Amino acid sequence: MEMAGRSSGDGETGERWTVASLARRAGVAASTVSRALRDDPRISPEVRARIAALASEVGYTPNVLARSLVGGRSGLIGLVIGPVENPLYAALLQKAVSRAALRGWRLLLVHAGAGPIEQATADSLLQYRVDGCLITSAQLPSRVATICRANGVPLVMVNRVAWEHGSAVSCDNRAGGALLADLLVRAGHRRLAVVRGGPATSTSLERTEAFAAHVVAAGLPAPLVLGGANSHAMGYATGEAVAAMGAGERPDGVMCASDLLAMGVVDALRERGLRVPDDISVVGMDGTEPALRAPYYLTTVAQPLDDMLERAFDLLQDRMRGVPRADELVLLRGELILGRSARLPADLAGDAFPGQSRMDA
Amino acid sequence: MEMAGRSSGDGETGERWTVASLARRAGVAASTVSRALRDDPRISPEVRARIAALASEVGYTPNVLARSLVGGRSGLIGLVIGPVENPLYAALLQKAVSRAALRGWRLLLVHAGAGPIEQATADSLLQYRVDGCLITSAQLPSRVATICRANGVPLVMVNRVAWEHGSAVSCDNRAGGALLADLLVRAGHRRLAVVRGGPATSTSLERTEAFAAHVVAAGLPAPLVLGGANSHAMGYATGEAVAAMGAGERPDGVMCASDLLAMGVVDALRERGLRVPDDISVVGMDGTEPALRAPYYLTTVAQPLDDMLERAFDLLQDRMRGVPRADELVLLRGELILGRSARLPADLAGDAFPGQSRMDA
DNA sequence: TCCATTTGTGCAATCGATAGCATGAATTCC
DNA sequence: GGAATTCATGCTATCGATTGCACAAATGGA
Repeated sequence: MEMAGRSSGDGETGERWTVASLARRAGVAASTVSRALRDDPRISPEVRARIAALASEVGYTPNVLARSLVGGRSGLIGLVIGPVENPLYAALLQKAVSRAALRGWRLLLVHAGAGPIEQATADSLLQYRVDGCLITSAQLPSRVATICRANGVPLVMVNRVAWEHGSAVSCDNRAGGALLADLLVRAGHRRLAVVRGGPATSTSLERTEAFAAHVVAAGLPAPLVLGGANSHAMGYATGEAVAAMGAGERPDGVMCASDLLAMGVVDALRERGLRVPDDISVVGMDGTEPALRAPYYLTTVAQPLDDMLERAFDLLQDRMRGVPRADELVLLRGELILGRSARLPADLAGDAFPGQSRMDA
Repeated sequence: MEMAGRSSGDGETGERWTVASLARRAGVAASTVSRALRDDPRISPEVRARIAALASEVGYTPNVLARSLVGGRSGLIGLVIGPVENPLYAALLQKAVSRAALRGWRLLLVHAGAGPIEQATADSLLQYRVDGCLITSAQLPSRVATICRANGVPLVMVNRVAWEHGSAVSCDNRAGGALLADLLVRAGHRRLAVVRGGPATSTSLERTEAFAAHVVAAGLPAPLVLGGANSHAMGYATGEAVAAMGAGERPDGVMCASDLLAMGVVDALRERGLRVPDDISVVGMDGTEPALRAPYYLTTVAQPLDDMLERAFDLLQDRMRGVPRADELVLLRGELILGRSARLPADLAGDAFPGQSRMDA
C-alpha cells in the first residue's frame, strides 16, 4: 500500500538518490549532475533544467557529509550552552537556533547544563569537523577552548569573557552594576547587599564588583556580600537569611547578580512577610521574561541578547572564512528596566511603570 | 610563539592528522591504522600499541563525516523541540542532551520554538543523514514527520501523540486529568473551570477532556472552559477574567492544562486580591521546577521525564538498528504532587507538605 | 576552407575512513 | 623437512560529491 508514496534511488527500494543514480537516469555524467544542481554556468540551460526537474521530482537531497568531505566545511556549529532551566540560557538557545538557520548553519548541540564537559563530548567537536563553536556557558569550559585552539576552530563566547582563547561578546556588566548602584543610592538606600552567582563566573564577579565599587565611591559602606551560586534556591536561602536579620542591620537594598537570584530573594522575603520594595528594594540583572512579569516586575538591566548573538555570529563568520583575525572582546550596553521591585529616586518616580519605562544603561 | 603548541598532520602546519598521515608516519598501511584504532584483533598487540600511542601523541581525531560516508550511519539524531522558555521543554532538552551523550549520539538541533519548521530546516535532517529524529514540540510538525517517513528515518515523539507516522512516548494525560478532577471534587469544590492550552495540542486536549468528563461523571456541572494557548500570559489573562467574575458564579477550582498556565492564573488571582487556595484552588500539570517552589507550590501531576526519554531513546535505538518495527504509543503514569495551591480532601489533609508527599497518578 | 576559440561534458582523482580480498611470513602438523 | 595453516598486514575498491583537466562539438574569423 505504501508503494506509490515510496520513491528511491534508481527505482530500487530503500536506496536514496545520489548524483550517480541521477546521472545514470538522466544519461549524463555525475559531474554534470553536480554542476547542474549547483548552477554552474558551464552547463547548458536545457540540461540544467532537465536535471533540476528530475532531482525535485524524485526528491533528491544532497549528502552534506560527502560534500563536506571534499569541501572541507561541514556547515556545523558546535553549541555549548548553560543550564536552560535558567530563562536566560533558554532565550539564548532559542535565538541562537533561529539566527543560525538564517545563515544556513546547523547546530551540533554538544552540551547543555551546569556540569563540566566530558572529554568524549568535547571530542565530537573535532569528529564532526565543526566550522566554529559558540559557547554560552558561564562555567569555564577550558577543555573546549583548548581543543578549539589546538585545532584552529573559531570560537566565540557569549555572556562571558574569554579567559584563554577565543573572542567574546558580552553585556557591559560593570556598567550595569554601576548603574544599579547609582539607582539604589540615589533612591536613598543606605545599607546595601550584593548576592553573587557562581564564584568562577565572570558575569557575576563583574556585576557585583562594579556595584560595590560604585557604592563605596558614593561614600556608603561596602555592601554585604551574600550568595555564591546562580540559582533560585540560593536566592531564596539568601532572602531567608536577610529576612532573619534584625531591622537595624538588615540591608534596605539588595543587588543580585542575576534575575534568577533576584526572584529567589523576592520570593523568600515575601514569604517571610517583608514587602518588596516597601521594606527592601531588590534589583537583578539579565532582563529575562519571567522576572519582568507578575509577581516580580523586577527592576533590572536587560541584556541585548539579539544584538549580542548577531555580533557573535558575525565574529564567527569572519573567522570561519579563513581570514586570520585577532581575538576580540565586544561589550554591548544593557538597558535599565524600571520595574516595581525597587524604590526609585525622586526624579524618576514618574517613570515607574513596569516594563514600559526604560533607559540606556 | 605558538609553534610548540601546534601539532599537525605529517608535521606540516595547519593540516589535521588522518589515517593516511598516521600510516605514513608509522610506516604501515592506512587500513592497519584504521584497524589498530578500532581494536581489530587481527592487528598484533605491538603494532596496535605503537599506533595508539602515536595517535594520542599527535592528538588524532577520526573524521566522523568520512566514517559515516562508508558506514551508512552518522551518529546524529535530529532534535526538534518546543519553546524552551517553557520550563518543561527546557527540562526535556537538558535530559535529552545528557541521555544522548550516554548512548554516544550527537544531537543536531533542528528547531526550537513555537513556530512552524521551515522547509530548508527540515531538509537538513536528510542532508546530514540523521539516524533518527526526536520531536518534543507540541506544534504538529507534519513536515518533519512526512520527511522522516518518506526516507525511512526512525521518528519518536515525546509529550505528544503521533498523528500520522512515528512512535510516541507520552504521559498518561487522561489519567492525570481524571486524578486532578477526583482530587478537586473530593475536596468539595463545586464550580470548576479548565484552562486549555493550544487548540491543536494533544496534551492539552487530553488533559482537559478527561478532567471535564470526570467532573461530569461525579455529578457536577461541566466545567467552564477558558484559555486557549499555552503561555503565562494566557494564564494571567484567564486569571484576571476569573477574578472579575461575581462571587456567586466564580469557579472555586481551576484545572490548568499546564504548570505555565497555572502560574499565570495564580499570579493574576493574587494580584487581584484573591487567595490561593483559600478562595480558589488551582492545579496544573507537568511538574516543572518553577511551579513546585515559592511562591506557587503548585498541586500538579509531574511527568516522568526521565523515564519518558529513556523509553523514547529505546524506541529510537531499536528502529535505528534496522529491525523493522511497528509504531508504538507508550504511555507512562504521572505522579501527583500535593502542593499548597489547592484545598485537599479531608482524608489527605495530613499530607499537605509541598513537594514531599506524592502519590502515583 | 581551415585553424583558433568558445562551449558543453565526460573522465578520473580527491576528501578520510573502512572492509573484502590477496599476499607474504611465521607457525604448526604429520 | 615439506605442506597446510594461521597470522599479520598491504592493496584496492567503496561511500557521495566535487573539481581539474581533457576532449569533442560548435562557432568564429580570415
